Amino acid sequence: MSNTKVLPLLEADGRGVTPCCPPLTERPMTAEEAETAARMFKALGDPVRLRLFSAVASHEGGEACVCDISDVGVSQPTVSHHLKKLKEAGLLTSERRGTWVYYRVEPSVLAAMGKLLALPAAA
Amino acid sequence: MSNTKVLPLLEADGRGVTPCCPPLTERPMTAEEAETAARMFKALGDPVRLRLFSAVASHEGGEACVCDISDVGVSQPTVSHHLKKLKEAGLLTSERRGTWVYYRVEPSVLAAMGKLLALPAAA
DNA sequence: CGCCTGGTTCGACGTGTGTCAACATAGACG
DNA sequence: CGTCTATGTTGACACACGTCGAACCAGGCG
Repeated sequence: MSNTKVLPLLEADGRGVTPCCPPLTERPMTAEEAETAARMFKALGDPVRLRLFSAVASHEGGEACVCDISDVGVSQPTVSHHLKKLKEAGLLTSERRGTWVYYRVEPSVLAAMGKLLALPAAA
Repeated sequence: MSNTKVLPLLEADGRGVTPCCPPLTERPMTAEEAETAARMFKALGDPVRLRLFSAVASHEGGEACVCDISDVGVSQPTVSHHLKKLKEAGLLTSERRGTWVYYRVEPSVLAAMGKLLALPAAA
């Protein structure tokens, strides 16, 4: 099944990240840019998703089994639901290895979001 | 009235920003940290709010009159509603000067969110 | 093959959220 | 003081979203 369709939030080609939009402070975002960027923010706008994302991102090797991170206070189907949302937002990728499913962060997305919030002076 | 209660997202004391939480990649966030940080992300998780925020942030002097930024495709009450949300999230502050109301970004919040997304290697 | 464990999908339900029209408030200006 | 412009507030409504239990797929193992 591949990856449920990952949004074209940004072009991640290894190291050189091409962000979807300029920094928020550079100029007013267009409607299209805002639509794109808001998807990422919205994906992280839920406490459970944020914990799941952080758990994956901070896990050794940048990846984690669902069984390792599903202790966030909600039922297991809900965990799966949120992981799917994060995957659809392009923040995570999943891979099945035998019995377990591993989730991995997309580092380029983190970098792009960081640039979005970069201060002009602190750049 | 004053500022509708600004959330204690972080302690902004001029230059030294004390972020609410460690970088997402450092360790799994606690439920409390996630709750706090998710509020900020959620506030930016709407395209209209993101455009409004970007319009204010990119405006000269870091502040903008409502009349300057209310051209985002929704009705005026909706604009006011979103600006209120951004204010409640601690991302904007408002000030009435005569006839017009000016909104201003809270730069420390931007910095804190940037740190939240900072990559450990790219730090 | 049958079953058990790990994970996802489905269906349903309650709450939250974005939106607008209508009304209310704050200054400016005559 | 009355009125006009600029914003904010209220009430209502439709839709999206988070959550769960139950049913369903995928591998491993006896």
